[in-house]
Amino acid sequence: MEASPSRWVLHVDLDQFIAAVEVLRHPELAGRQVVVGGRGDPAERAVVSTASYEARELGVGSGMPLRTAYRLAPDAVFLPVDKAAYDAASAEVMATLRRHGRLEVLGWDEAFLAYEGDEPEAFAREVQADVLARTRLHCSIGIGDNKIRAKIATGFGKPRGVYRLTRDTWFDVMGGRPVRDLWGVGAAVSRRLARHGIRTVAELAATDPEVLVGEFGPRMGAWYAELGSGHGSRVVDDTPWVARGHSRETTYQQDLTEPAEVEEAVRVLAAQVMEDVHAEGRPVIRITLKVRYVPFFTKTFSRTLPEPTSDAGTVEAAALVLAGKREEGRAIRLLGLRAEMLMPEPDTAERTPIRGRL
DNA sequence: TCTGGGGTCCTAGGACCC
DNA sequence: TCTGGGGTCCTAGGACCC
Repeated sequence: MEASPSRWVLHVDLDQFIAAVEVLRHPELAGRQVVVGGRGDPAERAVVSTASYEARELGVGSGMPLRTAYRLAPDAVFLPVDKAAYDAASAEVMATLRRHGRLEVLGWDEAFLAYEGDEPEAFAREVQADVLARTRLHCSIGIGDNKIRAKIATGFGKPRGVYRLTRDTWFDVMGGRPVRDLWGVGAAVSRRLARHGIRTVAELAATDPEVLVGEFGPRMGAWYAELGSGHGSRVVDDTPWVARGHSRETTYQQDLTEPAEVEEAVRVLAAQVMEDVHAEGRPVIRITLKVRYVPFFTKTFSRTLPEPTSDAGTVEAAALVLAGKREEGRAIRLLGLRAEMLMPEPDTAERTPIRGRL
């Protein structure tokens, strides 16, 4: 049952979610430099998941190698990533938000909320207060007349704020900003746009869609054209997400060089992936093996299985066949295995990709 | 001191088929 | 001058997001 468009869309985004959850568990860390990442050992191969504001002041940011973070902030407290704790906190937040209206969950720490009334700011403040009261976590809220604008508005509200962005204010607020500020435009796309002389959001909006289609193809070209004007869906879709697949990957602390250790590592990954797959109860239709050679060159090998299977042995064997395609004798720093699963219904619903839904 | 992990979707090119 | 032309499946790679 397709939900209908809502009058207002709110985008709720938790402030410093991971760091905030850690501080709740360890109150003594409040106000200190905190860096969460990997197994919490800054000497290991891993990166920063989140840094507290105090650590950010020293230049520590997410995605940065832990070793670099340690160099910048030697006095920081380094904590391991604790997925289970964040899952639990996230579930609490989402349950709270759901009490206020139809909810579309986007990730651990963000969601769209539908609102039909006349006072979106007042409503947003109520939601923030309720989230804080029930979870002790702060959030920022973007108000929009569609999902795109709500999502972008949130950034202007951080931290702990509320910000409204609509058709009437879109170009005043966003027109002069770089296209990179749009959700879904990254470094590569903004470089390609720049080659057409398109640097700002207003310039993107003014571009003939045919130019964009020529550069990016029919779907993405059309999508970027809409994005420039801030057009997007107003439908907050609360149908539960069905995972397309599951994957596990590991960066090894020591490079793998021996065939036997590579094969053993593939078996371990296969077992881990199949745990997640079995929890879903749907068979695997395709697998992809990711191989990152030293120093940092990544290749993927994939294969559609002859028939859908839930048998761990079959999947492991197929993964080992893929591993056999690797360059023998080349040191490996990462292996990953992804399993795609059969989708529940034979695809009657029209496919509405994430980007198209926004 | 290099460069995580878990996802999603899109595109391109070749194979294959009618 | 020559090339059909869709459609679908498969694989590899790219891009982006949190």
